[in-house]
Amino acid sequence: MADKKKLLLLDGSSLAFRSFYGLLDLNRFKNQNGLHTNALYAFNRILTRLFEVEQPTHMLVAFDAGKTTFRTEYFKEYKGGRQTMPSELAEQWPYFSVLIEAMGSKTYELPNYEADDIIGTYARMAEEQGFDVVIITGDKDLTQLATDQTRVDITVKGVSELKSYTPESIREEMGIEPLQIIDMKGLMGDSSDNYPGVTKVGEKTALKLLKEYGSIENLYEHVDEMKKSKMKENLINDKELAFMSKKLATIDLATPVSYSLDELIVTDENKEELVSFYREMNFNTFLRDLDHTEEDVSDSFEKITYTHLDEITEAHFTNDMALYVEMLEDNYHYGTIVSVAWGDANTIYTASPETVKASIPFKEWAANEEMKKAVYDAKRTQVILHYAGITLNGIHFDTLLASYIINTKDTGRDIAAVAQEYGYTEVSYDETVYGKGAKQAVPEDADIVNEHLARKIKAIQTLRPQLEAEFEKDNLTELYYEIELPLALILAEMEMTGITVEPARLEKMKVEFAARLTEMEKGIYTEAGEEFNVNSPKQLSIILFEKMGLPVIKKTKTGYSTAVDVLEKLSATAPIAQMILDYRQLAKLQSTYVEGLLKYIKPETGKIHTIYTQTLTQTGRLSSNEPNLQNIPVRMEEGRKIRQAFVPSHPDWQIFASDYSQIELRVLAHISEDAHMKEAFIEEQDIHTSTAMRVFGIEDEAEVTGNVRRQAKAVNFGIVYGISDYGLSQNLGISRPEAKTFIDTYFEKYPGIKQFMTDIVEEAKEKGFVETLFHRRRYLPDINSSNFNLRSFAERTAINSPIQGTAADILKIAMIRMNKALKEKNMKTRMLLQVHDELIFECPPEEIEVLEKLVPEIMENAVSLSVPLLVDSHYGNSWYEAK
DNA sequence: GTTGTCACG
DNA sequence: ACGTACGTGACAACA
Repeated sequence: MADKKKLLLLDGSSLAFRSFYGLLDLNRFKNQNGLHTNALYAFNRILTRLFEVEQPTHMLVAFDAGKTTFRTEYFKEYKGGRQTMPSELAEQWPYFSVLIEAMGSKTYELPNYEADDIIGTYARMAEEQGFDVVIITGDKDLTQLATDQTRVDITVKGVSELKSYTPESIREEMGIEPLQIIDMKGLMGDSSDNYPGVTKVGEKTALKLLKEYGSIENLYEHVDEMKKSKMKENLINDKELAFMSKKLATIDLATPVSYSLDELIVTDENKEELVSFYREMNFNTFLRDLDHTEEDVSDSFEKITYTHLDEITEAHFTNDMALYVEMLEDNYHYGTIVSVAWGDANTIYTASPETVKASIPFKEWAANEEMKKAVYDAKRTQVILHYAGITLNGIHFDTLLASYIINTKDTGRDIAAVAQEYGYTEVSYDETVYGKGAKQAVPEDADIVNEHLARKIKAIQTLRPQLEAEFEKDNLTELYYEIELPLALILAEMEMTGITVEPARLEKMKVEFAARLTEMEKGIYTEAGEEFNVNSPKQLSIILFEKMGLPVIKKTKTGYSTAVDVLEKLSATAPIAQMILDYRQLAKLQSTYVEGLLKYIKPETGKIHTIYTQTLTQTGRLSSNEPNLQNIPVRMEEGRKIRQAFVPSHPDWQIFASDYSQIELRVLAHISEDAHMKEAFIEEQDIHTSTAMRVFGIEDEAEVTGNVRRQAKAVNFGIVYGISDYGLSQNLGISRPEAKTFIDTYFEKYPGIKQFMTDIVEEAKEKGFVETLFHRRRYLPDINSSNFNLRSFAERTAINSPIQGTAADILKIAMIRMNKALKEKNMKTRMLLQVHDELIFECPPEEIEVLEKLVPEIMENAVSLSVPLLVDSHYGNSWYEAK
């Protein structure tokens, strides 16, 4: 039997817009003639993926023809008030059809009709002939077309992620049939299409009404029977609007289209046209992907020359070379070197790890501070070489770190991705050379590896001037050379030093926890009346909500939620809920911390070596992994005991820890210049108590109870996160209006904070990014999005990132100064860990006295703000005791 | 590979 | 009315 026919219908206009905003990097995506290409680039990616995933037999991309349509005839404001298309998108518009047709599909537009109507018409036509139909769009209105044969996929974020709508999923999510979407729209209106609906009726109310009455028509037949209410009045007053809005939302299924279905058959891609299109747009990766299907990878590269050395001499080194050490494993504390490459603009050398390790000239060059080196990932390179017995000094440029500083989205391990972004395409992806997953392997032919590395050397050299130019342009030079690059080397030292963890202590806990977990399981089984896997949220929810019939409090995407807040609510009536909470807590400790950490202790040294990722977070913080030492339990006593296993590496030594008190709020006080918040810090008041007094109008400090202070604390946290009344109400377990009152009063009492929030969002909307005190940037492409969720998220991020980021900058500076001071004073103390606002050291007892003054002094004076910074220090025989 | 949950600042 | 706190990583289960 032949495969079933499948028609793929794309809303070209909607996807083009989303492509444009989803990849809003106008500087980078330009062709040789200065034409912007970002939307075309993203659109190409969707098309390629859709062909691959959907494998349609028939396809059409529909576009809106123009502003006037049959809808504007009876409501002239329809889609009014829309911003005009940005010129950067308009200039790309003519090329969409070129691309689509080269790929083997047709495009279509029809005067007076929207893309929706074309799509609806063809969908119905195809269904009648037994096709499967898939519709791709960014417009939720099209879900009205979903049937058993037709699936509607809506873009969620940008264009890369799609959410599928079928009649069942619509029923499940909204409790109505696809066709009732039209009635829903009629009642609630649509602000982006600019039609009104009924006053004060939104999605929730509309759904409620539809569940009761089924349709707008039926609703108005029974409107007189409704109880007297404001809503009833609104319904009656806006009756005409409701019917008109419904008409506007209804997709025309009998549009006079001209192609027959047979004419929509997908044809083979027109390779010649595609090649010339990609050339014109400077889409080198896509060009390469086209080649891949026929030719060998390296054939599309320019030739590169390099020399493989079996014996290395001093003549093979000069000042200012690039260096790359290849290792496939992510965790470089345990990996094996594959090969090494270095060179300058004229000459590139490669050598085997054995040759390099045995070479005195190489070691001397590597250790020589005067011989400058450029690398990709300085920290990684330095640690790898350290394990090979080679000290690496004189690193003056790190391509990876540089690209991350310029754009925090560049976090990758693969140099090819970064290189490509800056227009250098003469280097393969690691995946291409080594494969991935289980199939990953070093090619037998050593020349393949060495040529690959030679190209990486070339990439490092080619990229550097471009990256430096970006630094100058964006005022990032100081952040890079004074903070990030020196920090990379300090983090390398910390990782290599590691922290001693006593396995015996953890083993003991493991046995005890295992026994207790078995006991707890038994209790839970008894309560449930059967055995099941408590660790499975799915099995658990069946027991709780289906078998035991407990009330459902919250749902997840896939079923019932069994998260902490839910179980806490249930625990009032069902003892099993509390038992599960206790079980979960202990199971977490056992799997992640006891067993998890044991796996990472190096038997030879008894130490754990984490890896700090310096190029990952969007705010400038570090992250820690394999294992994560930034989330070792502390809030609950039971978990906190894990810290007893973290001890100094010498007998009698101490663990010394210093943390900033309220650094984020102090940063906020500084950047917002809010008088009251500044005053609280300058006068060394307890900030949460001070907030409580102002917000709740308490005169006497003694009258601030624990509970009131707790609420004020939650408000302060909320402020830093970009507050919402809903979030605060959830956090405090109070009603939304109550939360709103707190926030309103807060803004009244701290007008500077309110002003800061308005200003920073405004600034983000204008510039497209926000920055920290030290000019670290975070781009916010969604800040002007028409999608409420995306935009709101970006707005909260605009508020939070400069605060969190500046705090991160400050601790980074403190780390650099601290490292310097320890060296200058010839101290034995070692910096071991960084946990966002605290530093952890190990030290001999005789240095405690010095540290107690030195660490706070350096941390408190790392920067000078308009409010003081305050540091608390503690020490003891283990991390647990340093509290 | 994705989802839900939970550990930290 | 919209649906929410900001930033992370690891684990077990399940597709």
